[in-house]
Amino acid sequence: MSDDISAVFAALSDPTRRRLFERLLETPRGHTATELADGALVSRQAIVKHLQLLANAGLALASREGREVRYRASTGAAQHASTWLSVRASAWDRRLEALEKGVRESQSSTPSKSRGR
Amino acid sequence: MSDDISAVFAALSDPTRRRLFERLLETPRGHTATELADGALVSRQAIVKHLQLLANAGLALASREGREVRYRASTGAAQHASTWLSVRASAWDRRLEALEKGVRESQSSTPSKSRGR
DNA sequence: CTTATGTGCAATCAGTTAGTTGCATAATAG
DNA sequence: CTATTATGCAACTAACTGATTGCACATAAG
Repeated sequence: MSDDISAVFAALSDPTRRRLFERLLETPRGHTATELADGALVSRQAIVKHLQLLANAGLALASREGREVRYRASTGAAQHASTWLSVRASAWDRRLEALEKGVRESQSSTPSKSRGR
Repeated sequence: MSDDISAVFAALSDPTRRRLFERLLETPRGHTATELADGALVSRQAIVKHLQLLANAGLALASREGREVRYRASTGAAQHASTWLSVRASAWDRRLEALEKGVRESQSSTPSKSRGR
């Protein structure tokens, strides 16, 4: 799918899902939905849906072991999203710096009309 | 607001909103909703809502200038989200490395009982 | 003043989403 | 084989979301 960054952000926009993702990050071995549902506030079925959504977004991997299904974290998608964000944030910051520099220059050479509002 | 990272991820999970955010990043001067709505596929009102949502998530800032309202990008929230992601991704990667190291050690020094149960 | 333009507010609507419950199926333990 | 336990599937509901439209209000331009 071309636009899977949407899925990553959508997956992480839900606190329950973020919490699940963080729990998966704790153990390389992973967890089953039943395990995760144990002390949780929502039903196992809800957890399963969340895990599937995480897997779909590339934030988790499911693998069957006997009659269990273990979900493990997967960080490629997270790295990707992180980069997406930081690239843009830096671009903006560079742009602001360039602007400030320009303002400073025009202040020393062309002190005519300012009005940067 | 304690949990505004939800808002950031939610804001960026929509392609239209991501597009708007990127347009804001292009110009320090910012844009008005009417401007942004010009060549867009959706109505001005839809754009306004998106911009307000971005502003609410801390990804944009609105400021009134006469009868116009200009929206500019703001990257603090994006940086924050980016860090949230990369911190967790690295934690996971460190954990995997430690695991691999452990496996290697137990293979060479203690080939008896492994079983991390 | 009168007109044009940019914004704000509210109602409405279809589609999505988080969550539930009930039941069926598939491995495993006794 | 039988009982248990872990999943899977489906229907259903309430709330949220992205988008629309119509109209009111405010400010700038003629």
